Amino acid sequence: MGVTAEPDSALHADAARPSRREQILQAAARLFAERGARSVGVDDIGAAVGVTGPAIYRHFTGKDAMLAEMLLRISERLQAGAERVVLAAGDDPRAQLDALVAFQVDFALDNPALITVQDRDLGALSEDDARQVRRLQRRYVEQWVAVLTALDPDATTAACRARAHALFGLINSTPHSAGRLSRPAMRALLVTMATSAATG
Amino acid sequence: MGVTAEPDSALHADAARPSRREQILQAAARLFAERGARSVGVDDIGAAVGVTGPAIYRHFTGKDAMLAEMLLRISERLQAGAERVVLAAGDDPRAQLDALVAFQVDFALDNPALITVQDRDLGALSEDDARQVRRLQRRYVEQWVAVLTALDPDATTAACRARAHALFGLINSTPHSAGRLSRPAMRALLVTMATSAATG
DNA sequence: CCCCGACGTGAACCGTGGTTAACATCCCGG
DNA sequence: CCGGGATGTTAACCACGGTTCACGTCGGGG
Repeated sequence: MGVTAEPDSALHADAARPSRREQILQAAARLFAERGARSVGVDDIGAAVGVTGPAIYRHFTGKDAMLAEMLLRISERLQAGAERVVLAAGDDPRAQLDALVAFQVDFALDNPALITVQDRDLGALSEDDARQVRRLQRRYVEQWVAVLTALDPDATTAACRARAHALFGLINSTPHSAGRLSRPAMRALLVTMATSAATG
Repeated sequence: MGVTAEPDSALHADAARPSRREQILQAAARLFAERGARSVGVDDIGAAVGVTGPAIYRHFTGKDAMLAEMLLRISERLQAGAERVVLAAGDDPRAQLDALVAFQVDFALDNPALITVQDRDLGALSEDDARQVRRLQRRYVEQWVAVLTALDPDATTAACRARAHALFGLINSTPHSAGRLSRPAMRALLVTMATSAATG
């Protein structure tokens, strides 16, 4: 399936007044996060934006196409963002780590729904789409691994990869402890814990 | 709809030769973890233990009853285990934390499938069963919160709860970084990182 | 020996939900 | 004013999968 090209509408994606297409994607993300993609009906998604179920098919080829586009966008944003902040951090591995941590924490706090969907519903994708998402995710992980390796040259690549996943788990715990803490407090807490965990 | 009483079969649960009922639960746990509860059919579960789909109904009242029993058992094991290890650790909060960390790490390494199912498929339970599971989970979390509060009396309860969830996320990342590291190495890595994250 | 309960099987039933079809509405460019 | 594309709606279609049914087998106790 893959994401349909759609050259023009994809560009002004998050404009001031989001297009109906974007409204749908956003509503779907929220619903998918709450109940799981397979438990959400197209009628539910439609109702969330004020239309009936079949209206969705004016904007997407099908339900799985929505999920695919959603996951591909997330993976792409994460991958590109990580590349950007690492470059901006200069040559110091410690500064690079701080940049990655801050980036991931902000992303998780800004998009708890996307975080939840990404690691729960990847299995609902077609093998083709899943492969593409995994490729992007792998590139994202490898950026963390590179930084962690620079910080601790004695550690094996496998160990650094496991550390990276552990840090993701820590930071992505946000959706589970929802709302109890103010955002700045939560941000500070996660940054501190992740940094401590990473630097031992 | 709650776990059926079943006084005799429940007792010799994990005997040397697991009963057909236990085989089914174990196979279901593995499949649920791989694909998500809603994506695995009763036929799949049956096939995994060498019978046809409807045979399941000789042992369970339905598919959701399996999931409910699975999640209730996990929550119960975690809650009871935490209570046990904290008591065994004596009065020192630091020793209590170490005990909780070791306990959770061992559980996650021993039962990656259960860990995955627990935090992904809770939403698939009936409201009644979900409430019961959440009650047990809350009691488990509160044990961590108590220890974390003892370690850092200035922190608010909300902050300690967020810290506990972050630590769960870190430790439960095991299923994501599957198998690349030997078990002892993975155990040491997770214990070190969790302890660092918890004690800043 | 025979009956009964435990355990399975294949076939059928049926609700749910994704998808398509056929038909309105609205708005804009010619 | 008219035609057509974008966007929706309702009703129908249809596959999938959980569940039930009617029937077999088998082993152990009266």
